[in-house]
Amino acid sequence: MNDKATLDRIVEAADRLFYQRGYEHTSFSDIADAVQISRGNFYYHFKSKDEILDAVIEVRLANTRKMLDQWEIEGKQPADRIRSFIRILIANRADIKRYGCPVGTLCSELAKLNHPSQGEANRLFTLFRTWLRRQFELLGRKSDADALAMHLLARSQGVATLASAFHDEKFIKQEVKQMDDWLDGHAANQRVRR
Amino acid sequence: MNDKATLDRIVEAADRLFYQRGYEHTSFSDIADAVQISRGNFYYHFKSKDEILDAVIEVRLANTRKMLDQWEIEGKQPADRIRSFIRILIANRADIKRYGCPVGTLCSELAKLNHPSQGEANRLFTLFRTWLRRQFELLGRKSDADALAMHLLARSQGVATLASAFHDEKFIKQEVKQMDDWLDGHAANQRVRR
DNA sequence: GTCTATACTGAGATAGAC
DNA sequence: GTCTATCTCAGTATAGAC
Repeated sequence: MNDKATLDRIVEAADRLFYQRGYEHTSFSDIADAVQISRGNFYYHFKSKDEILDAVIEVRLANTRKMLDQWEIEGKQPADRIRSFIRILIANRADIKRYGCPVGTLCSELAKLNHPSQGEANRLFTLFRTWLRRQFELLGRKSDADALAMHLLARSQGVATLASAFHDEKFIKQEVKQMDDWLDGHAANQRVRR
Repeated sequence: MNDKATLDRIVEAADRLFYQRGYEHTSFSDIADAVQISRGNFYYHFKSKDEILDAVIEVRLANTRKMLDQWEIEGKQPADRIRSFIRILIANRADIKRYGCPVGTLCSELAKLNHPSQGEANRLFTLFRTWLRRQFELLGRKSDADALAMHLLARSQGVATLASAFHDEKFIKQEVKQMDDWLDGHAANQRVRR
């Protein structure tokens, strides 16, 4: 396999392990085992562990943008698109139950480490925030679109945290239903009222 | 100072540092510096770092119980007591903005570490859950008291996570207001309707 | 590009003097 | 009870052979 492939495999494995075990708790040995390369080989591709983190965050940003674009295409009405966002809690419920939200837990960890890449990681949240805000604006919620976006983001974060602590998938479904109802109540001028 | 005092000071410092820097990222040296003792001296009081963590969790559990009892005494109506819970977001907003929720971030970290004390830490959540559930039951919400308790817990967790990521205290206040309104809407048979 | 060998550091933990 | 000295180990990182 060529250079590109190994580098990608490193980032891919790091992405998964950083999510499952946390950034600091993941060692080079862990990644090396997963990718089946020697520890020394890392330094041909990256100068430090922090550089791997940055690469992981870049990949997550790119994947998130792709996902949001996809939702924009698939959902004709803004309310449908917002529902796509709410649905990730269901789609990823098995992982969320075990490891929480990949965005929230990474940002929390980096904040405690006072890590230089905090800002980059937080951009993941900003992507969702900006995208959701635009959808609410399209729903006619000009004045409080940002507040609604933040509210929905917070709701999903809280659901992920508690679902993980209590190992409870049913709670996820229960809250998703409430978020759907809430959305119906706020899709004012789209006659999606409940 | 006697044995008890030093032990308490270790737990107190560890409590603060585990919150601010995370459990794994806090070293014995960090705690030793804070308490002004040598690293070797730790092992007279505790057998391992994990034992310090357990002591910290015990203290947090005790303090939480004390706080909940206090709210029970201070608030005559269950709705007032629930409002006391919501108010901690305001009271601790400066810390929350910097380090998130002490319960949520600890449970998230221990989950990723697959740490044996996960269960003990999660009991912190259970304390709040059980207490809130009882208050909602007293409000006449027999059938969905637990769901309401979990919902409120999740909301506050989400607020803490986002307030920390975006370093935004105003968002906390904004969401607290919404939680107050939500509570008014659910205090059905207490004529606290909005 | 990938490997092995190794340097260096900081962590948790122990032994024994005082 | 508290200290200093020391051990062991895992982690990041480097050097140089292949």
